[in-house]
Amino acid sequence: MDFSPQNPNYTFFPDNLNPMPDFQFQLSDFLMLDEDTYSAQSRASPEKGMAAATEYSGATSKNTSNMQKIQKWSGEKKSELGLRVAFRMKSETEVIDDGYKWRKYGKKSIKNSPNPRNYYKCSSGGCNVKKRIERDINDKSYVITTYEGVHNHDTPSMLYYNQMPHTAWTLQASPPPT
DNA sequence: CGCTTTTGACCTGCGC
DNA sequence: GCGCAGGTCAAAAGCG
Repeated sequence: MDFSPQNPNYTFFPDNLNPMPDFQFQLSDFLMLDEDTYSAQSRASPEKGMAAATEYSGATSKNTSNMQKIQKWSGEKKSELGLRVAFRMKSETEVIDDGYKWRKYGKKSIKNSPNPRNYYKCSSGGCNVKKRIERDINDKSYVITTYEGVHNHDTPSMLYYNQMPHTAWTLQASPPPT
């Protein structure tokens, strides 16, 4: 599968597997790992964005400033919850069916944004992966989804899971502590 | 009846 | 120490 930011027409689900024909789930333009550290890089250069992703997961950055930001952002929670990944994607609805079952546990209005941010936890027992969803401040047709942690169980719908970029980021994620 | 959503309160970290 | 902003909790309501 061609999962790369260089492919602007990358579609989350192949046409014949798209579970929601009305819902064209497209990875819009980048994978961002940190709002102020990496999204700008990703916008400017997808390659740098992916390099940043690698740096983030591997913690191999030699840039002190970035490392501090990484530590500030992920901090101790990295070992606790694992990788944090954010996507910005074009979507009519904020409810993204990514194959997992999510339970909403909070909603918060964010300063400098007219759009509330919604907080979800994976409702599977023992799995405390979180995600937060908010609309793009500048373009309301886009939704920003942030995943935090790595699921300790299979997707309820493995058929779709195998087609999803999850495989790309779980490969980079630190394995859960044994 | 059990699970999910809603929503205000509470907690925590950070900057001043 | 105080205030603000973001994140989480938990009781009540809603829903299938």
